[in-house]
Amino acid sequence: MKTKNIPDLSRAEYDVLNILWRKGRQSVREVHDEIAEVYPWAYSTTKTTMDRMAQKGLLKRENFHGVFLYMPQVSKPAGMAKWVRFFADRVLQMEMGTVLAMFARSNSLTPKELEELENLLELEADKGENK
Amino acid sequence: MKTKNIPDLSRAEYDVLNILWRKGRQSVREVHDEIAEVYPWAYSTTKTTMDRMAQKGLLKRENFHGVFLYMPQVSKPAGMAKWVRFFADRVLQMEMGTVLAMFARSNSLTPKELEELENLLELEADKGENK
DNA sequence: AGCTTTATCGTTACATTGTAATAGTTGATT
DNA sequence: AATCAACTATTACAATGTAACGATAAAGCT
Repeated sequence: MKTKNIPDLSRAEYDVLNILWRKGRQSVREVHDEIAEVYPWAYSTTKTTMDRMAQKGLLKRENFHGVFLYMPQVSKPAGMAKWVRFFADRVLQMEMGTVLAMFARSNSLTPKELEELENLLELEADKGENK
Repeated sequence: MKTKNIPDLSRAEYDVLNILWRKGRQSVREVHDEIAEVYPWAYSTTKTTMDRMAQKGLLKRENFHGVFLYMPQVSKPAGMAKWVRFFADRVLQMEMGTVLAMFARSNSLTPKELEELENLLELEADKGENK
C-alpha cells in the first residue's frame, strides 16, 4: 500500500475509497449499494468512477471467480491528507494541530493511522506554506 | 443575501467565496492574487471560475469605474454547510454536534453565523438521513 | 499627440470529473 | 431454447478545472 505522495482525490473518489478502506475488497455492486445510500447515483456512475480510479492506480482490480473486485491502493491517511488540510485551513480555519486532536478523539483512525496522517501533513507543510 | 437553499459548491467555488466573505467585494485580480498563494492557478483560471459563478448567481458582478467587482450572493454558513456535512460524516466520522462545537471554539464564525449553520444542517438532516 | 506597455475583458479550448444510458456476455431460471 | 439477471464494456454529454489568446483600454513614454 503506497503511503507517500498524497493523491489529490476528488470528492467522489474519496467516497469510494472510504468504503473500501472499511470493507477491504469489494465489487462495484457492493460499493454502489453503499454509496447509493448517500448519493443518488446510477450503478453505471459508480462503475465508471471505479474503473477510472483503477486506471489511475488508485484502486487495484482483479478478477475473482468471474466478478471484479477492487481494492484500495492508497492508504487511508494518505487519502485523507488533502481533505484534512483543506478543511483545517479553509473551512474550519483552525490550526492543524487542533484538528488532528479531534481525530485522536474520534474512532475513525487507529493510532498508527493517525501518526501516519500527522507525518504526511507535516511533510507537506514544509514544501508549500499553505497560507 | 440568500441564505436558505444550500448550494453545492465545488472546491474552487468555495475557495473563491471564502475570500469574498472575508474581503467583501473584490476584483478578479485581487481574488486571484490571494488564491495564487494556495493554488498555482493562472489569472485566466480565476477569471473563468468567477465569471461562471456570476452566471450561476453565486456572485454578483458590477462595473465599478471601469473594473468589475464581484461580491458573494451566498452567505458563509450556507456556503459551508455541504462541506461541513461531508467532513463530519465521511472524513472525521463524528457526530455533527461535536463538529459544530468546534466551530464555537474557533473564531471563523460569528455566533449569528454559527446559529445559521446549525439551522441549515438540521434542516438538511430531516430530508435525507445522510447515512 | 502618437506609441508602447500593461492590465482587463471576452472568447474559445481542451482535459478531467460527474453522471448516466445502452448494448454485449454469460450464468441461472423456466 | 428462450428469458432473466447481473456483469462488463463502450459511449456520451454536462459541469468543472485549467488556461491560452486576441481585443481593448488605461497608463506611461518620447
